[in-house]
Amino acid sequence: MRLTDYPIQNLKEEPADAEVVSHRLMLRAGLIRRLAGGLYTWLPMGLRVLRKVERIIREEMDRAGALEVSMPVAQPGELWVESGRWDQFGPELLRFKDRHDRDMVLGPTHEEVVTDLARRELKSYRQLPVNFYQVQTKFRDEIRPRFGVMRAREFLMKDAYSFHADEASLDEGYRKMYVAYDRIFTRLGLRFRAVQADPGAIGGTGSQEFHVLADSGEDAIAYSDGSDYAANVEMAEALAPAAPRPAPSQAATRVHTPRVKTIAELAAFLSVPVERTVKAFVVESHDGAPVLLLVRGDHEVNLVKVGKLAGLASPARMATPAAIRAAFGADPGSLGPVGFSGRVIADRTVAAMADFVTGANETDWHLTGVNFGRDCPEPEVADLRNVVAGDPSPDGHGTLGIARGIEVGHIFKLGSKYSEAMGATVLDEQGKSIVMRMGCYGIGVTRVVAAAVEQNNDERGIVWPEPIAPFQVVLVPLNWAKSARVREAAEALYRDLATAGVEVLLDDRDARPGVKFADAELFGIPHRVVIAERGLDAGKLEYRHRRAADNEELPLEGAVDALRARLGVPG
RNA sequence: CGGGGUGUAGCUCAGCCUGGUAGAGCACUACGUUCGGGACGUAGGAGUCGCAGGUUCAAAUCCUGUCACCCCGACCA
Repeated sequence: MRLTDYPIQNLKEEPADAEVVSHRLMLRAGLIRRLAGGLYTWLPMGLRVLRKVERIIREEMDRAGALEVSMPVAQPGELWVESGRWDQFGPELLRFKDRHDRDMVLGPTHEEVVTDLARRELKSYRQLPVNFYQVQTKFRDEIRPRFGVMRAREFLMKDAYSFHADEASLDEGYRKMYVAYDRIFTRLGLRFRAVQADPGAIGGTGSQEFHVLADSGEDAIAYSDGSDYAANVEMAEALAPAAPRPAPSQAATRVHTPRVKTIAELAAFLSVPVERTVKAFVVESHDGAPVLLLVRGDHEVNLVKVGKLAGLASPARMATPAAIRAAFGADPGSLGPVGFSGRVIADRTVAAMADFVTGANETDWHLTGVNFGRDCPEPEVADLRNVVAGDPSPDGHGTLGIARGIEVGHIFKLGSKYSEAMGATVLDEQGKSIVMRMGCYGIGVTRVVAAAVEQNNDERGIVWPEPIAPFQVVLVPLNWAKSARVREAAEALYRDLATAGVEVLLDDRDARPGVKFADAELFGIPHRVVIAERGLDAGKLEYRHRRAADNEELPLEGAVDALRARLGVPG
């Protein structure tokens, strides 16, 4: 492509309302434009990237034996009533009525449609297993679409659904998808990690997320340095400390702590390490009664874990300040287990603490030297907290580190949730009707593009991984307008590279060198060739990889072959 | 949904408090100079000041309503 044929302007100035680097760079480089909140147009340069991602995904899905289909975006509401999700799904599900006043939805996902397809088409165990996939537009009416195409309302998703006669076949289908995903993200040139995940509301028996590693990622991932254990922090188990609880050595003492708000302030005020403090949270049980949760001052409560505890509201609900005052007679900030008669659950770490500091259940007062079994009853013990770096790995091998990631893929064993509700059955060898097992497997295709930028950029712009760069090579002729020699050399190289099947972008604008260099770097094209009179005199071109700091000389003679040899070589 | 903020040229913003001819930089058009890291000069095109009411001789500016967008929202328990 010639840049003079490309009408899209890139932006020198930062768009005012773009928060994250990928959004800013995608706008600046002219990959996307916003239509309305969470709705984006993909411009030619951006679409080239998107199509490359799609192609790699399709190739690997096909290789794994999945069958591509295309299901409608608009779906009848009655299918959602049948699966039970008409009521379960919140306002994220965009609903509307057609001209006959029938309920319709814009599909946020396609379990209902594909299960309907399966129950009509699949009648025998001999047709199984099968995996249907599509690359298709999804609509989710997010409360707060953010970060450009990272969390848009309309987005492109690869979704796949497998159907099986039994659990063993589901396991096998799931494993195949794991392998396919591993290949996909490897081929995309991204640094990623597969992690154990919370199956959450979708239910089922197993689930793993694929995260692109980036410091700006919204999710935290715990991984072991001594094994291949990796899990979303929501899921990673915090083991009980190895050392037993020490014997009490201090008497419980009331301390006035006025204007002390944070745990850090409390520790400083009392001159104790934060590891000696215990903070208290109040959640609601099934019947709305307050339940006191205790975690160490420097730890964070994990509400996903809390929501799974027996007897507690699920998902977890924090008690209101009014309810807290009624139950404890103190404001949040001065709560503790001493004198509280309700249910108390301590984190495993807290259960092994002695002589700790905690709230006195009187506003602006704390207690020091508190011990379980002496000052208050022994609490229930559970894993309540997020793991932190340095915790032992739950599989017993190594210690955990924490990384940040962007979730770009998720694979689930669904089991029979949808097939049961919608009556998707086949006949087995005995001619008996059995409910099919299902798996589902998603990749956020548009999000992959944003995540790739988020992971690969520098102060000058995007640094595309080679497999998904919009162009492989950019030609930067200097003094294009005046120098016939430069034009001829650039045109020849452009033609020869294109003939050789290289995706090449020619900057044939009458622009100053600085402008061309800056744009080439903003666009993030991996390989750059400068054509200038200076070098032509010596029969040379200048080559530079986007990740490299310095130029290399490239003989004009045989330049096409020399360049082709470099394509695909990581920088 | 609650709280905060912003809507003025394609983009980034000033002007609003204190009402009186709608501005700057970038981008765009033409011409000239310039040409290896986001040039410069001259001339130009481009905005119903989000929208609707109201106050006023006069509204981008004050008032009311409305829409859109952005940010924050229970780790201080």
